[in-house]
Amino acid sequence: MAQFWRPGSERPRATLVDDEEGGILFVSAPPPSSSSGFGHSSFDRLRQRLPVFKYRDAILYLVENHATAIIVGETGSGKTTQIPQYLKEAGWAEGGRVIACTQPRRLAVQSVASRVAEEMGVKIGEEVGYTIRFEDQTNPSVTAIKFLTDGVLIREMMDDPLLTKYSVIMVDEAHERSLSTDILLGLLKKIQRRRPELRIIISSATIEAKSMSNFFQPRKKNLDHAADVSLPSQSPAILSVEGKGYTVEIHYVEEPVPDYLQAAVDAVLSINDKEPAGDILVFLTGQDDIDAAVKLLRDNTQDDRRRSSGLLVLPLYSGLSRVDQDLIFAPTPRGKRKVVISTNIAETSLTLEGVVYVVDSGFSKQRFYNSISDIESLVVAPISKASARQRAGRAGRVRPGKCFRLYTEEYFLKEMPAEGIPEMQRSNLVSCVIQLKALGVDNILGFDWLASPPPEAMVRALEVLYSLGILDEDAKLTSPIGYQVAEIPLDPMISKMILSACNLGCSEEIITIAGVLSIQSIWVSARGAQKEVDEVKLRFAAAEGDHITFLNVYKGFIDSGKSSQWCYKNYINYQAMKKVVDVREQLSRLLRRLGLALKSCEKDTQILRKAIIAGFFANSCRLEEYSHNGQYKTIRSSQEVYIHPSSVLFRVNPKWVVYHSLVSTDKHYMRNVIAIDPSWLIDAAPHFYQLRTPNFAPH
DNA sequence: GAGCACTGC
Repeated sequence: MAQFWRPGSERPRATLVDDEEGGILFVSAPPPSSSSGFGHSSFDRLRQRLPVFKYRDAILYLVENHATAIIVGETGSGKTTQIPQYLKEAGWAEGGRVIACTQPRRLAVQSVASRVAEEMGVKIGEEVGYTIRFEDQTNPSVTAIKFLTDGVLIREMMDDPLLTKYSVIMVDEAHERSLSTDILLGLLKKIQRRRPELRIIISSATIEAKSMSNFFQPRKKNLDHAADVSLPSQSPAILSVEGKGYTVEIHYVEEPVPDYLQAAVDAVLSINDKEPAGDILVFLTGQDDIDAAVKLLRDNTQDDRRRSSGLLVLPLYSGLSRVDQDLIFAPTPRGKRKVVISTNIAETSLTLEGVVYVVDSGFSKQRFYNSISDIESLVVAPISKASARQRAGRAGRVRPGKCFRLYTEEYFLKEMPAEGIPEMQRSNLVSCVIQLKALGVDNILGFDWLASPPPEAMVRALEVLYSLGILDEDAKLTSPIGYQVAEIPLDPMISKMILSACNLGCSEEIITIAGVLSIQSIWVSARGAQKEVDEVKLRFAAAEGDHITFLNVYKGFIDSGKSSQWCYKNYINYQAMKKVVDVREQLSRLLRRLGLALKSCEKDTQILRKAIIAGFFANSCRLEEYSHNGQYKTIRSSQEVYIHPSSVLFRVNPKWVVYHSLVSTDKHYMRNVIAIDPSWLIDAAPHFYQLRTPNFAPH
């Protein structure tokens, strides 16, 4: 089981980049090379060791003189926490103006906000505050620096389209190219034309800042027009700054590996044999791979006590219960070496301290959307260079580390794509389209995209919104339905379902269902105890299907006094149920604001199913006449589909069903299914079925 | 009788 590792030549260090367009007289020295390393310095130590004043002056110079500044900084370069403070010191938050800083994730917003508040010696929620969904820690009269998720900032634009209260908007982690980040950047570019005094800072971890810069470069004729010297330069400035992460030595395999799972296991054993103490983080693709690798490593520990008895092997993925996830953060016992086998969750969302070795399989699961079949699927695909660097960086947080890549250096250099495909180009776009419409962007196809989504996906999204009655023939939001749907922060099909329920008189129940549908799963992932889970599920099962079953679970949870013990006994995810309660509260507040009544239909499940159909009529399926294996065909496109085994209607196989979503693995499985009467489809959407399926003949 | 990378409003 010999491993032939070859240290690579890559130096993942950023360097100073001058603006090729000219115009920047900037020569600030970045922090000293990190090989001298000073891990998690306190702010004071940082201030002592880094030429902070130069960094600060450079940032302020750029922000004074350029409408847009792009800051490329490695982990620990202080861009996230320092820049907002520099701006405040320089007076950008005076006169009631606010500095906004966005992050893609809620947890990051909270932790960055509290770090900055601590450094400034102020209480969170006053001068420094944050806003995320379900939680607003700001005080409008005193908050000067506000951290928020980019999704929340887009929502704020619905009340204040030009974001007038902000003087500077800093968009962090822009290299991740999430759906919201891309939408936000497109909208900010529009705002900037109306508000030349607004400053935008885009912060990114990768050097590929050129495309961002080109995006914010005004067209030639606008450039001539804006020759006014009192205005900042319209040409974006780029600044690159080094971080304080430790060097990570990169090793590659000599030959491509036939089986990355086995190769990862071998790599862990080899590190354990040859390398000094330090925890190991392994990146694999999903739950299956991870459970298999954990088992292989634990078996090995039993077979060969001498060799790997010091290994503490732990899986990590989002489906684990909170208790199991927290095991990862417990300190490693003396004499043990922790090995965490993880999905991409450890690449950005969770940070493990104490990791010195990273094993990178070179793959991850990625979502792709096929606009022709309207199906999203998860596919194991090669990661990008940017991801590979991010993964390697996880080994250099406490001291110099090593990253073992299970692919060749030649592959890395010549074949691996520099960046991943932006989410915008591999997603269903209904939510995105309706958000832009609500913000007055009428010509969606002509919108100034950072990366244009495929036109077919766009057309498909417009079709879906039209069929739901959210857009009219001119692709304008309908009143009141379209505007109301845009106000509800959920998938438009769910929002339409809620609005119909308000008319049908079952909104109390439907917002519970909406809450459950908008989270991943209310059941815990317990493969070892599958039989028990199924038995418990039967106690809640409703003949009408999964959505009604959710109501029974929710009732049980409320009757138990929202007890975590009750959840544990019933194999229900307590965190998920708490989130359902949060979503439900948000929705009931929103409906009241929209002047819509909350009303219960008591036990009338027919009314409930009609409300569901009002949103999901496009997802209707009919059981194949002579099917012995539960095969259905979708009415819209005759796609072959099956009821997912986790559904309460699995093997019940009612003749007509409507599903919430499809999951595509070896087959297309319908998740969350209800039994319906086909005549309800015609009542709910006569236009849709006449138009799209002329042969449709219910009986 | 089988599966769920990860966010977010």
